Amino acid sequence: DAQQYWEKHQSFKATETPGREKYYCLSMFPYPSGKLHMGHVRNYTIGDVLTRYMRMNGRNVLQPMGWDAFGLPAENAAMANGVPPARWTYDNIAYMKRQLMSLGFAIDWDRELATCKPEYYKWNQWLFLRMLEKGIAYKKTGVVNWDPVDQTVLANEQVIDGRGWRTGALVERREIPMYYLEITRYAAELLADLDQLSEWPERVRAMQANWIGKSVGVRFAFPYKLDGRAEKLWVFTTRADTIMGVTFCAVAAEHPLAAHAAKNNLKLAAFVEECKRGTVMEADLATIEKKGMPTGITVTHPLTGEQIPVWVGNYVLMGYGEGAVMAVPAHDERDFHFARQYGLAIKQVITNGIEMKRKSRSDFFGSDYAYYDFSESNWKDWYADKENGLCINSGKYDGLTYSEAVDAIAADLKAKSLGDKQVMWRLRDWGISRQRYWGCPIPIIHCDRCGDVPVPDKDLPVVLPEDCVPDGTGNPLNKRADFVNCACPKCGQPARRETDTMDTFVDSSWYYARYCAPDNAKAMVDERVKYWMPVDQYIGGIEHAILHLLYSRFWWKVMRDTGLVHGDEPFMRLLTQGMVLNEIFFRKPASGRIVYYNPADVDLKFDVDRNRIGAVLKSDGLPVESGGIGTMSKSKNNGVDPQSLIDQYGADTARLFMMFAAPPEMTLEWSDEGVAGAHRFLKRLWRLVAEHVSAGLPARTDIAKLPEPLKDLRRLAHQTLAKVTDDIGRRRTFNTAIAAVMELVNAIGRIDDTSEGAKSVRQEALEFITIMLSPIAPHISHASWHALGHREAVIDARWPEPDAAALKQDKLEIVVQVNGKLRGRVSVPVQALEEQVREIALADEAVARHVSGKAVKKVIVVPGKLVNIVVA
RNA sequence: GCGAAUGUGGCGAAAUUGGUAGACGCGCUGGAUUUAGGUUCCAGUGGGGCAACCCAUGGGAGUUCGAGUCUCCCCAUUCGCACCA
Repeated sequence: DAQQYWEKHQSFKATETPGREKYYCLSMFPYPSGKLHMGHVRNYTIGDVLTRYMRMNGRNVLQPMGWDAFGLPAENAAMANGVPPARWTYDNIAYMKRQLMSLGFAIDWDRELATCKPEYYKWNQWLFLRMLEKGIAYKKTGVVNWDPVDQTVLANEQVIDGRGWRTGALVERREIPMYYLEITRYAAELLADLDQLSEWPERVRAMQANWIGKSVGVRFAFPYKLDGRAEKLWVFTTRADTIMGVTFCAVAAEHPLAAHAAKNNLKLAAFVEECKRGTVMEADLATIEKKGMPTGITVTHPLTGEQIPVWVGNYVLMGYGEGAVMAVPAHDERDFHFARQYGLAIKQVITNGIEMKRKSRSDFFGSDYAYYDFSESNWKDWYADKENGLCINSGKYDGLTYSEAVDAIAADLKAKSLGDKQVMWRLRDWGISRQRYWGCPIPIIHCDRCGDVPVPDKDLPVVLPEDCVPDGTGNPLNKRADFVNCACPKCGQPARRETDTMDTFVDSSWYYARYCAPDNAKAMVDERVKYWMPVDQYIGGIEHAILHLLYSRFWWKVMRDTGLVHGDEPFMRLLTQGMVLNEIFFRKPASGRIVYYNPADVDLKFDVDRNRIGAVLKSDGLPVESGGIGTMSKSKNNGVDPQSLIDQYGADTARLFMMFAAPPEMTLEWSDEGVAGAHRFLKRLWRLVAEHVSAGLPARTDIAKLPEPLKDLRRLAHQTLAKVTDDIGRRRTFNTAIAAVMELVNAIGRIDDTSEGAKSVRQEALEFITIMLSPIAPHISHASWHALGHREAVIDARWPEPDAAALKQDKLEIVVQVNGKLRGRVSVPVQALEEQVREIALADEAVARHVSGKAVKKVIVVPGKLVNIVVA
């Protein structure tokens, strides 16, 4: 069969062939979670369609596959089953590899890699050491979620409603030393090079640009005295024009000023502690109720000399900028609410009040907000339109526009050595230390005498022992004396090995390059990357639009600057597939944790009008609650196993249905209604081929002498070929390509003609169909191509080009509108002039009825499409 | 809260550059064949009138000869928010 043929002929083995145009098609590698889910099937089918299409178009293709094999779920499974994460991971890989193979993907399995293997992660460690040398990798403290009961660091995912998932204890924020990669060093380049990525979706580029978040503003200080010492409270603002309206400052709970003030203030100390509770998640911090407490400390306004009170605010983040902000309640919504809540002064310094043209939001904020307008569009206009607001109540700055005021104020601050203009990035350095076992060890040795010593290259890799079983109370590596105890590479004295491992995003930041040289034991990559990289087409879920893709771009640039690779960007073209979603069902017992039920185990209840009235569990008939629609995930137990689909209908149907269900970029709410339709279509096609072949292969026929219906069918075949080529090759809309092929199949079925001419036209159409379908449903196409009399395999056939002569038409149908409403259709010769089309349109009976008795004001003729007659 | 997207029949969707709204498929209804059917084939299928026509692309305004498509406001859903991957 087809898979045996590909295996025997090594059809998908990729070899570097200088001079032959390559096509590197990469799908994001899977995490070996256990079994494939629908998102995988979608992702890898898209990649496979493009790979096979490009191969048939003469490109030297590479489609590799590997495993993003380190990560948290393996540790969770270990805790649940007492099995080492390594065993669980390797078992999953074996199972999922079989599943992938059963789907018949055109993968070069000789290049398979797994990130948990020392021969792979050795190079994580190696490049980390190069980054240390360059100062890109460095150590500083970072904030983590701390479970006080289990005495362990929690991932954000393990924090549920501010509590540890296993212990239920309130999570605390804790500062610990970590290694960081200085991605901000590349911020400007990462932003600028987005311009090179014209083949990336606009939305991804927008998200990345916003994430990097360049803003030009002013960094300045409020001087103050603390225990007689002169200190400065630094802040950053993009709205320096409002500095004269500052009425208070707010600092994070972790800010030194807060800590100092709390020393002699029990209430404040308690508040600071309260602020430190809860998670480090930004989404949560952004939605919490804004709370604050005065520190009792005042600072001096750098320009007015006024005394400004300093508050501790639970909404100010230490990891952000300076960990302190200036507050201008009159011109910032959040500051406004805070000031209202705590009775702080509000001082208007910009004229963007009642004189603004846009509607006021006073009704929303209350009457005393009438002078302030903070609608989104207004805010944007404010930056764009100098006319929109001028400084007032601002002393010497009165009357200045935004940019004039910023310039003048920055200059004055600079003259006082209290500040200056500064470019600020929203992007933060990448903390890669994880206090977890199942990851790549960070190659550092801690020596009491020599400090933190990098592991010498010759001692790489630092191998992770594979037999630990985590128990949820911290990193088991700490208990492994054989791992921890070592000799200092510098002084030879006993020392301790670092037990933190790397963020798994490190592993996935360069695997695409390793596929080019997977067998090289001596180097991270070699000259083969020059042939294959950059990736021509990268395919993966939209959920990776920011982090993974940004980290990969950064890592690639570091590799470039280390002399390992060439080129600025790793991924030329990006296709972000939409998520596959499914409904979430659960029960929440009065006591205890939520239990999620798989949609396959739930029956939906409808009333007579087909309205949903509820859902019950199949096993007990009792109701379950709906948690809405969400990404298929293990934690929500709403995944659908594609294996049953494959078992029931076969790989081709699963692939075809997946591609037919929706365009690849669109979110897909899963439903397997309609799978049978895809299967039916393939069966019908197969029957059509069998019937055609059993009548014998056609003799040569003279195309010119074909009767009209056969000419039409032939034209449709070539039109379909042109459309499908465009849909797959350019638009990547596989659903419309399949629909077009279905139409052609239907058209063949309608021709009831046994002549040699009909056979000949049918033969050509069936050959087109087989080729057009072969990237999507390769198994049936493989068989069908042979049945149609070809000795070569369809995978080795060339993608045909439509015959321009066959596409020619002599008449066109034109739509006639009267006042923009459809009133008739007329047939016109292709070469008809505008004037003739107009005459024919007006002559149409239905059109005449609507035009008669009225004055024709205007006639719009869109060539080849429509005529619109405008009457009074 | 911030950033990005999406919203069209009973359902998945199509309409590619502002030009026929609903291609293709599912489901449903009726019929034929089979008469065991998770088979095959034919016809119908947005709503209202059942004819001429009218209404309809999340809601509301606007631009245009013409808007699903462009502009503004609003609503809902999904993704991301730095330790899930």
